[in-house]
Amino acid sequence: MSETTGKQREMQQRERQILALARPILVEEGYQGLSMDRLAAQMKYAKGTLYNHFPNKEEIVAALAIESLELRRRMFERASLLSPRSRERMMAIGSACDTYATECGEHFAVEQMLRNAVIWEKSSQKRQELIRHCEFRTMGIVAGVVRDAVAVADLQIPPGMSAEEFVFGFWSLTYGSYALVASSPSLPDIGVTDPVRSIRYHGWTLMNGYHWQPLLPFEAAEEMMNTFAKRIGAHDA
Amino acid sequence: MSETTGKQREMQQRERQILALARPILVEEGYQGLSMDRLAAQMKYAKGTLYNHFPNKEEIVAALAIESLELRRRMFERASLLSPRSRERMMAIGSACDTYATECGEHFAVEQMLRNAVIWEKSSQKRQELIRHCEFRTMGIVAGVVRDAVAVADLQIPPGMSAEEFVFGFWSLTYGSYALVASSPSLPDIGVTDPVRSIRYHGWTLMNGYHWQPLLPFEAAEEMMNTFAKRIGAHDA
DNA sequence: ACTTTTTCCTGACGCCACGTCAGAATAGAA
DNA sequence: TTCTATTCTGACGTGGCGTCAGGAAAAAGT
Repeated sequence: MSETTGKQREMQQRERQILALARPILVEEGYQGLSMDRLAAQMKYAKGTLYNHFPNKEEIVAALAIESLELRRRMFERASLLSPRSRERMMAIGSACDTYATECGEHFAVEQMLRNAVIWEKSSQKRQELIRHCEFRTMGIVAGVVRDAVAVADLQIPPGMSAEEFVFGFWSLTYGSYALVASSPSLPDIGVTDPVRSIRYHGWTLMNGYHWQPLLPFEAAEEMMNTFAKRIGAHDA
Repeated sequence: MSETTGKQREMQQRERQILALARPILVEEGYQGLSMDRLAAQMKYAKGTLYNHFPNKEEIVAALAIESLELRRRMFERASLLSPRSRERMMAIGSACDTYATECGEHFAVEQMLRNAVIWEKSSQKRQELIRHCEFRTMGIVAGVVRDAVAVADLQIPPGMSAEEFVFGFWSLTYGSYALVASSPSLPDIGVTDPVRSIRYHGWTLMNGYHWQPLLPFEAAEEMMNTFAKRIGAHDA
């Protein structure tokens, strides 16, 4: 068949196995909880073999983060196609964020780890490049929706502000919310009991602030986002 | 004079010294860069003495985070008193966020570390309590501004939403922005060149979305925030 | 002033994790 | 079957965390 004989395939398969084993450990016990010795023991290989695939622990995290970022990008892409109206497309992307952070918490968590400067700096140039490219493409999807909205006059963005800077606002809002939810165990004590609904309401209000057409009542928007969420799902490799 | 004789004072002073030495290391070289041996060497004490003050490394981070959270709370408090109009008070708090994240980056960074679950869980019950309390008070300041705004009819918040959930939106927006700025080295590549101005614009727009009175043009708002920022400064213990 | 007790300081030690590397084992070519 | 190239292995070096028995210093007692 293929000339990627024995060893080659075995290598690829093992790489997948390493990542598949590492992710749950990383999510459940954090960066410090993932030990190379333990990981090697859990597969049936020696530690040195692990280091044939990844030059250090950080690279494993980076590889996992790339998988996660790719998943998110695909979810954004699908979401952005769920409606012809620009505001609804943006809402669908919002739903994708909900779903990603809520149902793919293990991906969101790994993504977060790479925001640690030490881990980022120790990962290889090549993977850093891949990550930047993926983020760039993801931003491109959302900025595309914004530009389309401007083109059909559903939306005006202030002079001097790029579509990307416009997106940055929504990005900050959703990212900030889910980062706080994930890391602030005392949110309910503080008085925030239903953060997801809050986030949706604030996102909806921000759109209103920009007069993104067509305006529609929040209840209708919420219903619509639930529908989007169902159609997005989270199910794929 | 006091009955807090020799040892007592020496203890307190040493505790301050530990924290003062640890902060720059922590900020510049991250959590992993801070080593107890090194810290002990840098003071003229043995490692064991360090462990008389803090039972583990995490507690040092927690102690530093408390200092930082307290600084932020004081900045919020001062900011909230800079104007009689509710919308301007909220903007002043926004300015405080700017200043805190920009000029007190070392505090923001330490605060971030405590959002790591592993570090949080290893820190003592007592310090966790202190941190929760401080966050609670900080939220109280902002929620108070919101409630005052509602009381004088500058603002209506949607039925069923608490003042705290309302604040959560602005909190997410600003926190998300500065977290992204601090951790996404590729923001300029992606197309976000002046994040601070972006954040201000989005915050201003979100307020508009809620019809927070009195409406005023963005240029005026921006000028006002610059003035607030100067009056807030960052200078104190 | 001198002993006793308590409190505090010290640094060597045990343990564990990362990443390396010389040598063993294995696959493939001749 | 023999030889070469590649891959695998796990003991080792390094370094960091947290402990603890023993020594030093302060406080209390006489």
